[in-house]
Amino acid sequence: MTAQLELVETFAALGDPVRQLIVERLAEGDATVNELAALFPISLQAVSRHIKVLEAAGVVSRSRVAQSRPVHLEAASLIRTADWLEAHRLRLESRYERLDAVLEELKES
Amino acid sequence: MTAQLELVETFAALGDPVRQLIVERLAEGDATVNELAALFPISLQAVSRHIKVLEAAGVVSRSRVAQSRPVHLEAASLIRTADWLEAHRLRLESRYERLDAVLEELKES
DNA sequence: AACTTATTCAACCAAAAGGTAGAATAAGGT
DNA sequence: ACCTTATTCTACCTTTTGGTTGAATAAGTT
Repeated sequence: MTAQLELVETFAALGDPVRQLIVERLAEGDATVNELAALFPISLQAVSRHIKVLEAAGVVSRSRVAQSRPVHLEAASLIRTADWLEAHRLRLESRYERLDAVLEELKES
Repeated sequence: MTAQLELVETFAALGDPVRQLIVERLAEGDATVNELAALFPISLQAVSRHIKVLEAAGVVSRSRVAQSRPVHLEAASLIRTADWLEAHRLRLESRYERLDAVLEELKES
């Protein structure tokens, strides 16, 4: 999967209220599917699928501990995503600084 | 619209390949619907709707210049979104620092 | 081996998303 | 007034998404 595609997938993964709350919970620490499902008024299976979406996007990873499959939030994906936003914000703002400079010059002349 | 909802909407808005490319283009400067539509192999109407989604999420804003409705990327929404990611990354990592500290203590004893 | 716990798979359904094309609206130019 | 340009609205269609339930799998306990 290319970096660009993964980024789109990451945004899409975070663009669902249930998944966004799952991520917020996981920022506090790893959790099992059961624990996460307890937070929502939907079935365990539905939550399991949400986690699958997050995993496919690289937002979370999973391991095995006895019967459980603890879900772990991946900092790297958060960083990559924030970096993309930051890069575009900077490009946008530097453009405006240039524009401001031009306007300033015009004012002076 | 609450901040939380807007954030979900923003992620969802960026979670589409066409819209993500629109944002990348807009980081270079404002553009009209026509100009943006020229970048994609889909109809003008489809692009117009993508822009509407971005606008509803607060990612872009629009003005009027003659018949055109130039689309402008909103830095504030990029910042809010990046901030959310950053905050959760930090919470996640500070947790691991604490864990590392605990492991370090155990090693010493 | 049988039972319990944790999670996933599969089939199904309704709603939402993303595309199309044609008609309508808005603003400028002749 | 009329014509052109830019954009949006509407109706429609297909695919994807998010939910459900019941059955299956995986691992641990008795």
